[in-house]
Amino acid sequence: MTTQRKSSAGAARRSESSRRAILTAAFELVQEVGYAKLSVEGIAARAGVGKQTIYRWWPSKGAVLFDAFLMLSEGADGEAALPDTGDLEADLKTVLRATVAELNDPRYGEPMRALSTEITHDPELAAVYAERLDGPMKEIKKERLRSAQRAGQLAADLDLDLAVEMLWGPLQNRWLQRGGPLTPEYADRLVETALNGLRPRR
Amino acid sequence: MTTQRKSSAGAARRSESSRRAILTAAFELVQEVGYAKLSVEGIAARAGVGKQTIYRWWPSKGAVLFDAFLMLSEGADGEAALPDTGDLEADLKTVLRATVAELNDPRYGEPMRALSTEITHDPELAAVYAERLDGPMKEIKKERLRSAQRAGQLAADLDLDLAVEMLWGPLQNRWLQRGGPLTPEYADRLVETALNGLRPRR
Amino acid sequence: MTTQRKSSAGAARRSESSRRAILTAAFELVQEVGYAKLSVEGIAARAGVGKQTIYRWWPSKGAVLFDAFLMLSEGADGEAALPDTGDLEADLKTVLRATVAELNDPRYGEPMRALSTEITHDPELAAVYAERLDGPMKEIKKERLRSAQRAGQLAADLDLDLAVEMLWGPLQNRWLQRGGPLTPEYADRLVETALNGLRPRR
Amino acid sequence: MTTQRKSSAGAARRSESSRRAILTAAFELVQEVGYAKLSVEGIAARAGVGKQTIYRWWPSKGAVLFDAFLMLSEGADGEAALPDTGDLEADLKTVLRATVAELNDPRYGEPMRALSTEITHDPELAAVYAERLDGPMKEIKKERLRSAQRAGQLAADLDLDLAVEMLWGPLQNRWLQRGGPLTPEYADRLVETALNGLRPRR
DNA sequence: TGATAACCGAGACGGTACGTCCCGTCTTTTA
DNA sequence: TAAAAGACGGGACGTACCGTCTCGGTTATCA
Repeated sequence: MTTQRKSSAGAARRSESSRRAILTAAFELVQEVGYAKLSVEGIAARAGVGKQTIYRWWPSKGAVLFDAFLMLSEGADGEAALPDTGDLEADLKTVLRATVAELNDPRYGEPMRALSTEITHDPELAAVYAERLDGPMKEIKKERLRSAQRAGQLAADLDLDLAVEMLWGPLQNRWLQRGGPLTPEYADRLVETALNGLRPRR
Repeated sequence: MTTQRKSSAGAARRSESSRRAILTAAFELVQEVGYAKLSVEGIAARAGVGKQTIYRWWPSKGAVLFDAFLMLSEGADGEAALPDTGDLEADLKTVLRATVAELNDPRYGEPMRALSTEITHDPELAAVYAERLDGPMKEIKKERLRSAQRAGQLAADLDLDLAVEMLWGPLQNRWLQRGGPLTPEYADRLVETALNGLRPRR
Repeated sequence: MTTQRKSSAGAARRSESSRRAILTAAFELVQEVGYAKLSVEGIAARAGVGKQTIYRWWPSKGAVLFDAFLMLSEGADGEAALPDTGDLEADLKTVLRATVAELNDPRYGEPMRALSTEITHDPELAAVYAERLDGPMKEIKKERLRSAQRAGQLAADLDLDLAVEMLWGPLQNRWLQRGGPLTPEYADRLVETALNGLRPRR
Repeated sequence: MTTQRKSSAGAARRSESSRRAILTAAFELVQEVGYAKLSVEGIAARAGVGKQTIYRWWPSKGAVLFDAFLMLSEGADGEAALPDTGDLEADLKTVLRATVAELNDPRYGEPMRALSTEITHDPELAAVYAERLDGPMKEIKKERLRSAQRAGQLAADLDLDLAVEMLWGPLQNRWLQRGGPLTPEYADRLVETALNGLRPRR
């Protein structure tokens, strides 16, 4: 998203302080006023920045929001990995419970819903999202599953992408559609049922 | 959503023709111009109606869109049921393939994304959606699963709500987040994996 | 303005109480909210009357306002006459001072400005006004001047219409254009100057 | 009315071309559709301008109209003076006949009525009018009378403000109230009667 | 060590849409 | 059949933002 500036002759460079101010303002504003009332005008005012400075570097308010997430996630990642105690079921429950907590946290919930909406309606943004944010995250999840697969705890021919979607998809979906309460217990049952399948065992 | 009019004295009654024109216009417009450019002004113009007639009866454009879906679904339901040949896996694949086809159909895709977005950002609308649209649909799905459960094809202690979410959630999610292609094959694999679980079978 | 109803058989007759309520409401409202914000909707609401009842009997809100004035003036006239003590100058000063007081009275000022505006922009209303309200008033004024003319206090060939306009016109104009303070002293000087003329006497 | 822009740092400046387009459009529109149907929306459309550009610089459509008059008058004035042949009566008749012609001219009549109405209902506008348009005009008239006064053709103690109002007030009033035909002969008789007074001469 | 060119804040601009008010017409129900 | 109630198609209101476009003012190389 963020264009890389050439360091060619005679060029004044992009202001890093303005960039951070804009991303911070966007993230805070979407929490406060909600996605529908988020405006470029408002972001600029809050950041103490001219509107043109936003339009110069981002194509849409969705892109700004996206970069705001990217800034946050870059602060936190760095070779992160899911817990691997050897007990797949327990580990997955731990992680899904954490996801539930995060989605229920109002500080992250509203911005994430906003980003989600932008992705739904902007294929280009969706592609960047898949590459920069969702992709790395999914890889981390798949890595844990791969480890379990090697240990014979998962079917040898299991499609790991599908597996990840079966574990996190219902969660994400219930959250977006407000289809019911998101509780730790729900996370637990989801893990159990996904691992064992819907059919009777034996 | 639609308020029931009392037939008290001296009351001019709601115009049914305007109501239908508005809902039809909203549904058509969201297909043509997309969710972001859908406007109350546009709906009113297309329907040949004053803006006030919309604001008089609906609190938001999301509510209009919702009622448009309701109108369609009411035309189509009437004790609908999922196929029940006795072969659960085959029946589920049939149904999920149909869902995939519907989501990929541009005539329904865009309006559904729009509705989905409105639900994400409007808890009130979400509640009505759960009650009037999603609820009845889910009941139909659960009915088919219940039949299988009675036949011993599903675990006796299976939570049918969770089962439905595990079957349709990943689909819905991949569609909303554009997380990958929605194909009939994907539907098939989803059904198989959900039924058998992620673990190795024996 | 007010249509005369036939008292023919089988016809529900015009409601006198509604008529009075409308006129009263119009007069009060124009005082309270001013001419610009006076609306048929508001008059109907205040009078507890359907809008149609207004449109049935009056062609415009100006006509309503006009009838409101008519109602007031009809309560007050009945062969009124200007004072005639034999001292023309003193009598005119008395009358013009009264006019000044009336124009400065906020209870009558705003409605009169409103009526004035309607007349300015509606020739039809202007004609009715000339016939029903201004005409009779002017006749009364001219009657006093005629008496003075007979007594040799006014030029024998004086055009009395013009004379009335020279006495009241500057007053009215200063009031409408807010061209200066409307004081009793101003009225006095106006009378003196009009009677004696601008030229040096002798 | 027109705000003087400070030339401080970082200020985008007012567009002179938009300003002229707006004033021209307002003046033309009020002629064509009349005062009652003059709308900010219409002015903006005719001028090819956003509505906000009007609301940014003028508080009301009356203020726009006023500035339109100001623009015209500023094009035409520049030390204008009334004719002074030494014959006061003749000069005044010439000028009042010109006033009559102007008021009867539909190109100026309708806009002037509109401005007049706005002034009647907006004290603030009235003050600006008195200072910027009516004041200078009145001064020119008073100058001619002052000259006559020095020549002994007007009473030495005559209040020139009052004199101007006595000459032009009845004209203005008859025009606004449509109290009768505005003819050159009327202007003549008004001048004669005002100069000589209503009383018998000697 | 300027010059010079891009970036920056500010905010005016032509527009679109908002949600509200009121217009004048109409339909329904009651008295 | 007049009157209350009020919904209707429509036009305009004044406001919020859109994305574009000047304006000075301020850096930060390069010639």
